[in-house]
Amino acid sequence: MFSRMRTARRRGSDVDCADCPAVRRCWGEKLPPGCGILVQRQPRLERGTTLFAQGERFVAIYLVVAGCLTLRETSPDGTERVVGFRVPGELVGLEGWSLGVHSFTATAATAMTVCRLKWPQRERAVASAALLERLLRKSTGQIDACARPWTGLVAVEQVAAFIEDFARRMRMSGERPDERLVLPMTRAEIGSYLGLAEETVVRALAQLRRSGRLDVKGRAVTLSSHAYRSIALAAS
Amino acid sequence: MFSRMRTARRRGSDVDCADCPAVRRCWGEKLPPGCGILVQRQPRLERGTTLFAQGERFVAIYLVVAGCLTLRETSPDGTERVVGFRVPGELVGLEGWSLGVHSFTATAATAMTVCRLKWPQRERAVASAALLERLLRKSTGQIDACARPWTGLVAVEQVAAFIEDFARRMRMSGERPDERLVLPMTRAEIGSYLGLAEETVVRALAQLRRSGRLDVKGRAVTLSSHAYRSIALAAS
DNA sequence: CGTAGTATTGACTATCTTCAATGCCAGTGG
DNA sequence: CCACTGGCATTGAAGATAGTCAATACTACG
Repeated sequence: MFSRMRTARRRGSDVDCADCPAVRRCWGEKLPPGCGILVQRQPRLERGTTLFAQGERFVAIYLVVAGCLTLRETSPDGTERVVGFRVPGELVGLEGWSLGVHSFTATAATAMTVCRLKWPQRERAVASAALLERLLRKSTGQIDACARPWTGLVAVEQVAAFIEDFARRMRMSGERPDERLVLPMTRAEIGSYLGLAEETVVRALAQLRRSGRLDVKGRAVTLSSHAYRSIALAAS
Repeated sequence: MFSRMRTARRRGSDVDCADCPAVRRCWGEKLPPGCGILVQRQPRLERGTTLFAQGERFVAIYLVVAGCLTLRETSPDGTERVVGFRVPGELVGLEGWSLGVHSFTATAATAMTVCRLKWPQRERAVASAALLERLLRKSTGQIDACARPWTGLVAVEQVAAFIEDFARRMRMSGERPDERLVLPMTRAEIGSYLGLAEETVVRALAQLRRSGRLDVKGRAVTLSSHAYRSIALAAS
């Protein structure tokens, strides 16, 4: 068992998810041994390095193991915007599969680790079906996040909803919810993601702090117990 | 062959997608006979009737064949907002699969038809893998649409981007792009979807018409050739 | 022809963006 | 140690943009 864990952590090494101690975070449950979900643990990515760039040919789907990814898209007119963040347990790169190329750039927001999924052989239809079913489940779960529950709200509520959503996702990935959360992104990146100016995000956070809904100190935020309860409710 | 088509069109009847004349719109390609993608063509839904409601237990995934669906979500505080539209060839209901219940209500925006997907038996792993792979492909394609290319733009540009995106999707589903497009939704619904006031949508459309980017007459819009070219480009 | 739902327009107000200045902090090199 | 630098965060003021409210027009349908 110990040797397996060591193997699982060697750089760029092949891992059977069923043998990985983090299997619950990634797949939400223990996997039956030999069900054929194989990944390649990738070398650690330092902050600022890119996993793949917009326009690059699609190679594989990745699963975030630790840290946080920022997804950025440059539109034809040259403006860049943040289209998402990925935290541990979330998939990234799937959109490139149907298109053949990646439609955005994925950069490490913090030092991080990902696993690269190995596509099952065609002949192994059972393993293939098992993996596909799980991928479909996960990707539709992420669509939900993409539905952006804050559309149409005023800026303060958008920022509050963003923070609460991000906290919920970090919590699902194993963070303690009652502890303070260190945001991996800048105010400007939050603004770009929400379609707000950096200053608006700053003012919204200040207002949330004044009204007691959050405690904010730089990148560290602590949700008030009220906000925490509503997140716990949503997650249940 | 003719009898097959008749069968395919009988109400609530079982259909093998491989035998359906509309297979290219739904699956993007001809399917090998007997690949096991089976659906049940549902009775026609009249405008305003609901396919499924928020909170209902998940039963099946549907594929839109004709017409348009509006997806609406009521938040805990009671406010309702439009979270999406589905046009022919698009999937709906997948999000309910992982959650067990539907997170939004799907209502017919126009008279419409859907097919209900039949889940392959576990034993038929090959058929299962084939279907799952196609579902994953389609659903990730729809995530792309969900990335909402208009976030952060001013209202006029948001409305323009929405119309162009909707036109592109209708075109993919077989509409002629150079013809005028009849929007199935009200200004208020567009506003709810984009997070804008109804009046802002009206003024944006008026401005787009004045600047010659669109021709708008009530629900009927015609894209100018410039806008049409950029859509053709994006689709290629 | 009346009605209900939808669309449009104007006037006023609230909210957000932009611009500009300043503060804070960690890292770097003298 | 300390000045300097660059990136990020914060604040104020002015102007642009979108929301709200209210009145009116249009259209399909019985």
